Amino acid sequence: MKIGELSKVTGCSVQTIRHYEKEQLIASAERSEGNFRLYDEAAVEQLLFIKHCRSLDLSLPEIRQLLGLSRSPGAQCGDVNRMMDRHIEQVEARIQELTKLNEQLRMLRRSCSNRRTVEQCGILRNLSATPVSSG
Amino acid sequence: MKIGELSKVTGCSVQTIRHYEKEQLIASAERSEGNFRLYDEAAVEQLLFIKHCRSLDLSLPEIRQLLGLSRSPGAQCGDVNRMMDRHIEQVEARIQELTKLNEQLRMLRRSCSNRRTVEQCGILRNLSATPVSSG
DNA sequence: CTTAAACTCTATATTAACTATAGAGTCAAG
DNA sequence: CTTGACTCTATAGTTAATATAGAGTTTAAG
Repeated sequence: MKIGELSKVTGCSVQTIRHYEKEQLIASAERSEGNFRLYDEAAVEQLLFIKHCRSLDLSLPEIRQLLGLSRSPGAQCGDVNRMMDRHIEQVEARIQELTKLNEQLRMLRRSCSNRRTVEQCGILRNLSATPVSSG
Repeated sequence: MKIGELSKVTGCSVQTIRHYEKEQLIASAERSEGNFRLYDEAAVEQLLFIKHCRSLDLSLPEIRQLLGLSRSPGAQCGDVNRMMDRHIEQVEARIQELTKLNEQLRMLRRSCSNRRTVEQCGILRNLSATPVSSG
């Protein structure tokens, strides 16, 4: 199948597939006489794997590593676990950050009601002051 | 004061200050005879304002808009409020996304304990399967 | 056979908000 | 007058795509 069909089947855009090839997440495809990329079912599988990983916000280098591990079948999967743990930590740290941020934003938002002029706007006034402390 | 001192006082890097100038968040600085940027206290204030906004994840265009509003003192601050509301919505949406993601990652992580070979790794197996549904 | 549409190719630019670098110029102290 | 610290501009890199230009290929219809 050519790249357009692979794109349709997997839901990855054509450019994205070429991008993954350049980034060595998928092997360089065979080419037709006219230099078109040709793919088989295995390519579909691998692209879906990548897509699934991306939906979990794994980075391309992380995915590259996972693909490498999955190709060395004798290896212990401790590496896979460590990567997942690290990734989970990052996600949770980001959630914490955003939660705190959200509180600050809501506090700031409460400092102004609509019917004022900008001169009296509590939001702008607060933004000019020292950043909100966490205490 | 020159850019290095402004950097120290505000905690913004020198490059970031120049970047903000190029992006028109701060006015083009006066120049010394030797073409060095020169700043006063007002620049410190403005940079701290910007820094505070950035710590709340406001984008540079959003900040530019806020700065514009704060310079037209007669205006109503409904615009400021609308921007804040929109921004809060975005942050909350992102928190939701990440929370869901986190659940999926933890579920995936539980599917493998350390002492297996990659062939039996539940994580890799699950990543190869259809993406986790939300139901 | 020819033409047009649809597809593909490579290479490059764009996105956000910086960060880092190269290569040159300025300035103060010793 | 030289050294070192600082500054200048311009450019490239970061992430993971997305968009574009300009060219070539394939397929279907006339």
